[in-house]
Amino acid sequence: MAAGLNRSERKHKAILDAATQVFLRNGYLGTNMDDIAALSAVSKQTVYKHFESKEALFIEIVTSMVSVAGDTVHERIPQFRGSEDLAAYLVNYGYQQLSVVLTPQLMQLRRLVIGEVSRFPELAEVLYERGPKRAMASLAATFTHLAGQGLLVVDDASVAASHFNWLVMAEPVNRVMLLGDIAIPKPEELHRHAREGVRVFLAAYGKN
Amino acid sequence: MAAGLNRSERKHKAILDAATQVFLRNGYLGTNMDDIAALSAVSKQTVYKHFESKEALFIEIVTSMVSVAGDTVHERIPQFRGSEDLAAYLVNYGYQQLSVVLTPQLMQLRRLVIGEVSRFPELAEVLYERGPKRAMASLAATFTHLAGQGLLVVDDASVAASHFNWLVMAEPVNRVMLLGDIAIPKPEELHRHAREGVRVFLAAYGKN
DNA sequence: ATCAAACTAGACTGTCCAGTACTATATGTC
DNA sequence: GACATATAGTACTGGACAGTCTAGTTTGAT
Repeated sequence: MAAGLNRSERKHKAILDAATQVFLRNGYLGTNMDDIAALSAVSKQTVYKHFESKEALFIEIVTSMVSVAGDTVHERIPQFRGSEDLAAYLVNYGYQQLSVVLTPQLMQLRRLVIGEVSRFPELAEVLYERGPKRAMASLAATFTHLAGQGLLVVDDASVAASHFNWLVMAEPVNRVMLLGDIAIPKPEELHRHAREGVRVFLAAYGKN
Repeated sequence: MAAGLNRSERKHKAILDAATQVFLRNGYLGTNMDDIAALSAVSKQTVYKHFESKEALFIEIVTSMVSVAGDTVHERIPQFRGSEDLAAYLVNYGYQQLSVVLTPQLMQLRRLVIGEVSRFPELAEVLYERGPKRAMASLAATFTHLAGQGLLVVDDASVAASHFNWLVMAEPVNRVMLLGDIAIPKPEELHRHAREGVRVFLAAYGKN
């Protein structure tokens, strides 16, 4: 039996995978449970055996995706080596975050959650906490550390973190949110964009 | 007859107003035409006399709101007076934009359009064009002008415009998008936020 | 006053869909 | 091999909803 999963576990996973696809493609109201059953090659009964309701399934999927994405972003945070050029380090930092977030899946997840703010405010809150808020908290910690080493001049580390985060993320994220996946920039463009953001950031927060 | 409108025109407007409310509250799929008819105190037949379909009504409403909002933002652009302090001028610029965009209606409109990117990509495109893109074009023109007077040091005016725009707009807009209207900052907070953004902007683009 | 166009009220069609019921088959554990 | 549980397949219930139809009323221009 593949990957040590028994039948029930395989079905469970198949349903989650199918539902993820369908919800992302069609939205919450635009999705119907028959499609999910069909795509997961499972009977509708089985779907309801594994998940209490459409709503419960939706919440579970979105919560899980948001957490996984937040962890991925967090894992990509590069470690600063004293020998390294600070600007290059920050450019790389920004680039890593951009390249995780600017994927069709995560952009669509963000659209989905934003479109359902009224119906599922908890989900939007979770996305905010595990997304931008968490990213900015890490940044603030990094900046505090760098300021301690005299490499940055930072008054309020959270404000500096917000400035860095949005200088780098805001433009591409907001453009892609509205214009769709074709607007996802190529890696070179992302690098250039990160460099420009870092230049501005360092003009305000760099030493001297 | 009030405001020079005959019956037909009054009904037309009543339907638009009601539909705006209902679509903003419930989303596209979550809205039904009976609710719109009831709220506009009009028979369902009349709704279909004035608008071809739910889809057509939706498109008309969103397009119109987006245009009006874009014009409002544009009208709020302050004129720079040579005598004035540049920082104060830019803070005011940013604050004006923030205070137009950060309203429950416009935030909900943005959520609605983003949630419907797959179904109505044209609407999202229109929002992008008449929203951030137009705002940034105005900013770029302003910066080119200011650079011509030696008040700013700007290499690429569009890049500078993007930096200014997102330094000021990104943090509150993205937070409110996810956390809802209760997260709309008070005017003093918006001012403070604009000041901080302008400080960073001028560190990078101010002269000397 | 006349008349066409706009409107009301409510029934109706056709379709979609969340969730359930039922019967038969497959799986895995003892 | 026996037995509980999971699953398939498919039909069904009940409600929602876009859009139409019909018959009678109101409005406003001539």
